[in-house]
Amino acid sequence: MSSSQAAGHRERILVQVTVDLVILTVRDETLQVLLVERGNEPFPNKHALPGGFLRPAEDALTAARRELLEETGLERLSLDELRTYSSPDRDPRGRVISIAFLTIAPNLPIPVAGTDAVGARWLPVKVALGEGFLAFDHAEILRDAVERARKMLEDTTVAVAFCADEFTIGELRTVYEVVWGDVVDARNFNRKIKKTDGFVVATGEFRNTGVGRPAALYRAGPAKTLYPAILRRTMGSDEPE
Amino acid sequence: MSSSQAAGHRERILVQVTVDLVILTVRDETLQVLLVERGNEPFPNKHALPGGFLRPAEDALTAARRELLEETGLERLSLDELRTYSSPDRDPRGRVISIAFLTIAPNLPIPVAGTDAVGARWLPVKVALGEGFLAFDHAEILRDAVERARKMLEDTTVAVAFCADEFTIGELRTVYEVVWGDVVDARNFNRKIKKTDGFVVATGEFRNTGVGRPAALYRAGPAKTLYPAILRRTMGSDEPE
DNA sequence: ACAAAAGTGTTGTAATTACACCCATGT
DNA sequence: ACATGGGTGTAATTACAACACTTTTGT
Repeated sequence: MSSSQAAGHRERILVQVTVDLVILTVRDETLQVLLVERGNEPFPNKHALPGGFLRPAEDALTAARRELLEETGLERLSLDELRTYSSPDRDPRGRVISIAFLTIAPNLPIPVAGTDAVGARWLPVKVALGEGFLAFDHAEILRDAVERARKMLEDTTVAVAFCADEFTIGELRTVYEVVWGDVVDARNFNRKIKKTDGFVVATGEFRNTGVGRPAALYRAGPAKTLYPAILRRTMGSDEPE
Repeated sequence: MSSSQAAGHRERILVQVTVDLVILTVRDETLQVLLVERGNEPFPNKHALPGGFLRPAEDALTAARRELLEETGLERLSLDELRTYSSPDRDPRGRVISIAFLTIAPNLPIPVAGTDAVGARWLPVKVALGEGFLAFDHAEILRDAVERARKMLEDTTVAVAFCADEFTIGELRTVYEVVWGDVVDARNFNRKIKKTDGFVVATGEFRNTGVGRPAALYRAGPAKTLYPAILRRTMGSDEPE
């Protein structure tokens, strides 16, 4: 409401509001995104980000949490607001603005039984960003989400959210490599992670990967931000691995 | 729209959409924000962020640019989307969600003649954040905006947007000190700025401040991001100077 | 023995800090 | 002369990249 009410009643418009979720994970050394296949108009047979309408009593974050639960069966996953997409013609059925959220998920077996996500599937981001693959402006949203995720790896500990409950430093490094689309020196990475207070905590266990020396297992530590940050060298790098 | 349409038509709601602008500047060594005084219900006699309703053909950024022009008479100022505030009870008149933007402005003489901003005035952020001073959830928006501005000073060159067309390194340093609420070593700051490629370009002119050695004048350079970043040491610092 | 992955040591370089010191101006 | 703000020099510290080298497993 604020000011400028003078502009006139007739200028005010009513819009519908959706939340859209970009749920990213790393599977098969690839950055993947959870997508649903559309049956109805508009954009039948195209894929779309999971999402839905805001309900009367909800704020956007609450709606996003509900959708996430419906789609993945998981609570407690991070939800970061990306931004709001409000182009007047982004939805052919009328004025609909969408508040987009980013969720980082571990490598889950999706679809999860007992959720809405029967039609949901993981697809590589590279595929999803193919020309004309996604409905609405979801390609733009996905691009923004990936960019945000890359940035977040630099100065937060979200990378652990891509991993299972227990993980090795090597798996964590793979996350960085896949999301950044760039190789990271394993030796320096190792030290860096362990030196950063509260990033990971050792379980004392080891995992035998089948080949090579067994790796120590870790859990996510209490730290949420990284200081100093882990900066990628190639700032211009595009295209995840 | 996306998926989950199954949830049912009756759950969909129509909302009004506003954009709200957090326009920050540094005046009198203080971080200040442009506010309008409300006449109408709700919240008469409280202050509010400038803003207004989204119009039919506009996306949020376009509406924000229009409002900014109306309020300050200035184009070409930066506009960063902060986030969208969507609490169901944030506006007593009904369901209104607001997309908030952050603008960094030089020390302007406001109100500008020929704009809507007759009732607009600069007020210190510290005052604006006083208990019960701002209408709606604008205190929360302002807090988020200040936090964003602080972060942006660390890894972008936006600090120059606080300065007039020509400025001294000392003035630029004052921006950092005021926004961060912390002192910055003038000697190291000097070098850092000049070493960072494209941050500032010397005009060759000097300004006689009345006391002390005249300072070289600079203009904003082409660089938008800072690498390496300028990190504040006291991460926990609150309350701008 | 060898490949493979985990992990340690070490060296050179870049960046930051803290502070001594000089410069140019007004009073 | 001296206060004031602008600016340079420099040494100690920290962080990082690169890479040689060791460890522990499976085949």
